[in-house]
Amino acid sequence: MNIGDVASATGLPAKTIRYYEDIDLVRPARSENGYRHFSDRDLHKLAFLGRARSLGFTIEECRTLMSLYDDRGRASADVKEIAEEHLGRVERKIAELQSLQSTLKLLVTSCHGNDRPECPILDDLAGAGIKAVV
Amino acid sequence: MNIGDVASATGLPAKTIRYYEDIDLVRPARSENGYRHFSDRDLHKLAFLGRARSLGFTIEECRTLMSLYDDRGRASADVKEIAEEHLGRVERKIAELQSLQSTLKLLVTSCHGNDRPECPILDDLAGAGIKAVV
DNA sequence: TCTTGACCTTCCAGTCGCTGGAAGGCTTAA
DNA sequence: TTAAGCCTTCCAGCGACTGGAAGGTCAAGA
Repeated sequence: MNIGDVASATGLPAKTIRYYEDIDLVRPARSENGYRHFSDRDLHKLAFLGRARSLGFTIEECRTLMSLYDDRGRASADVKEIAEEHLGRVERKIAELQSLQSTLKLLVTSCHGNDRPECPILDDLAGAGIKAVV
Repeated sequence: MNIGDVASATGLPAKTIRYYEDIDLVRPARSENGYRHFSDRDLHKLAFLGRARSLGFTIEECRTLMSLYDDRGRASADVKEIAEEHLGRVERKIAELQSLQSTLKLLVTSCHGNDRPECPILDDLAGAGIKAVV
């Protein structure tokens, strides 16, 4: 398969696939004309990567997950640890965004949003702290 | 005030303040020795920026918000629109992360996390779709 | 046979918002 | 005088791509 076929089979952009080769996540063979030639195994790896990335794992985590996948002697605990760490990251990010959300909601609802200049949003931004230099 | 004073007054790293000058968000004067000299107005602007950034507004939104702040003839509707757009972004991101969170939770709880190789997390990643090339 | 268009290649630059580090100048106090 | 602690500029890197330019290859149709 050429890169275009792999792209449509996996849903990954060709650019991304080339990038993954660049950073050694896949190592497709080359045809005589210089085109990349992807085996079923390559295809499978790319699909794995696509799924892992879509779940938000970093590239380095994907690399580790793939090597665990290839390792018959792996301990599932190692996989689980990576996933738990990632889950923790996601949850912390959600909490952070929810706090932002509530602040923004307050600001948005407090602003009349008309053609007058008075604006509690700007007041909030402008009123923020400047620590005295002691 | 020199950059170090402004940094400790606003909580922004000196590097960040220089960067903000680079992209024309502030225009501090220069002392004879070449050091940046910040007025109270500069300080105020930087505090405004710091607060806006901490609420997650992009740099370009901050730029717009600052120019609205400076504009006596502004309509609060313009400010509100920016904030609402940002709030929408935050809410979409939260939804996205929550969906990730629930998938990850399922995967994590389904994995025994012991020293055996069987792992539903890897199974999920590996089982993901490869579209047939028709 | 020629041409067209759809592939493919590499390489470089840009995204966003900083951040780190090197190399060097200035200021202040001991 | 010297040392510490400021300040300056400039360049490179982060993560994970993405866009675009310039050019090679291939298959189908006129």
